[in-house]
Amino acid sequence: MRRDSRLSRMLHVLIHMDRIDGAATSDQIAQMLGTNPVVVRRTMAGLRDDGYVHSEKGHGGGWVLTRPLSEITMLDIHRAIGNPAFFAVGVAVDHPECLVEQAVNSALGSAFEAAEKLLIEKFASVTLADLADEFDQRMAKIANKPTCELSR
Amino acid sequence: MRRDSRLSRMLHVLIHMDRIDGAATSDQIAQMLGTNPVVVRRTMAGLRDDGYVHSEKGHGGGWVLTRPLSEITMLDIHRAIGNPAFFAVGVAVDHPECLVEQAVNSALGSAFEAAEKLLIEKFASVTLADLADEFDQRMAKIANKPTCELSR
DNA sequence: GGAATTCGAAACTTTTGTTGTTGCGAGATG
DNA sequence: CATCTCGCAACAACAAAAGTTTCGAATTCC
Ligand code: FES
Ligand code: FES
Repeated sequence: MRRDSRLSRMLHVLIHMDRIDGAATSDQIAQMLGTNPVVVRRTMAGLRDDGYVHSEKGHGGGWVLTRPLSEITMLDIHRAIGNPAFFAVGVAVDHPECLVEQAVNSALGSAFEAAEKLLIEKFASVTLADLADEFDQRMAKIANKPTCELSR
Repeated sequence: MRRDSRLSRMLHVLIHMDRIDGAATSDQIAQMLGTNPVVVRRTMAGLRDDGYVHSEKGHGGGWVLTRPLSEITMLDIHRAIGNPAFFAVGVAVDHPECLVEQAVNSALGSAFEAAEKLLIEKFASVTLADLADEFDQRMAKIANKPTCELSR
């Protein structure tokens, strides 16, 4: 099963956007992510609808953050891209008649529920500012600093 | 993303097999699961290779358990079907140069790692006998007992 | 006002992995 | 030998993310 990379991509972009003067075009962002501008717009649309970014058309247009990274959590972004399912494994039938299957579903369900709870707690507890700090620490540590042209 | 139902299906089947006299054919199992015998053989192949079941050809043949449910954990079955990925969400690039992306991967990675650890612990701690017990409790509780013809 | 940017959105195709299907071969049983 | 049953290979169907093409519309620059 293909892994959904939207959360990872959006987190990456938002932190870069915070360090960039002015707007970032979908084209620039697409190059950062190794994809194309249409995919960027599609995914960013959710963030716009939830008020984390704003987009402007025309010359000098593009995407800008509308609130500080410290006020955005990883969970916020997961929700903004549509709350995609965390798990690739699931039950065969949702509400089975078979009592064996009910018992199996119950065991699997409680395990996944606990894991999801953990994920959600973790995601809610980490702000993008935390990630930016983590980035700064990595930046300070190494001499050889790889950055693409887009992040100045 | 489509959910992988193999684990759920195999757990279901194994518990039924334990309550059935003699062998269960792929055809019978397929009817239990609402699928077809080829899919059953394909999935059961992993369990056979790992020694949880044995298959016999010809008249009266089919699948039989080769060890007690108390000696099989949910984790064993997950491994037997090929250790499919638990998560549907992942990072965009595995070993990125970009330090921002590294920071993002690190945060996502540690969250998923913790969740996976929890899942694995839970799965390792539940035997199929536990699930069978759970089934018995459900069975005892209700008057109206739905079972398909196949589970006798 | 016209050209160039840039987003918005619809309508595809591609990709990747599970699931479903068909067909044939090979043992086992009676 | 007829029938049952698994084993295996090859392929079609399906689902969801990702990629692509092609419009239109708003904005800015000249
Ligand atoms: S994409 Fe992160 S430095 Fe260029
Ligand atoms: S499939 Fe579980 S009772 Fe028939």
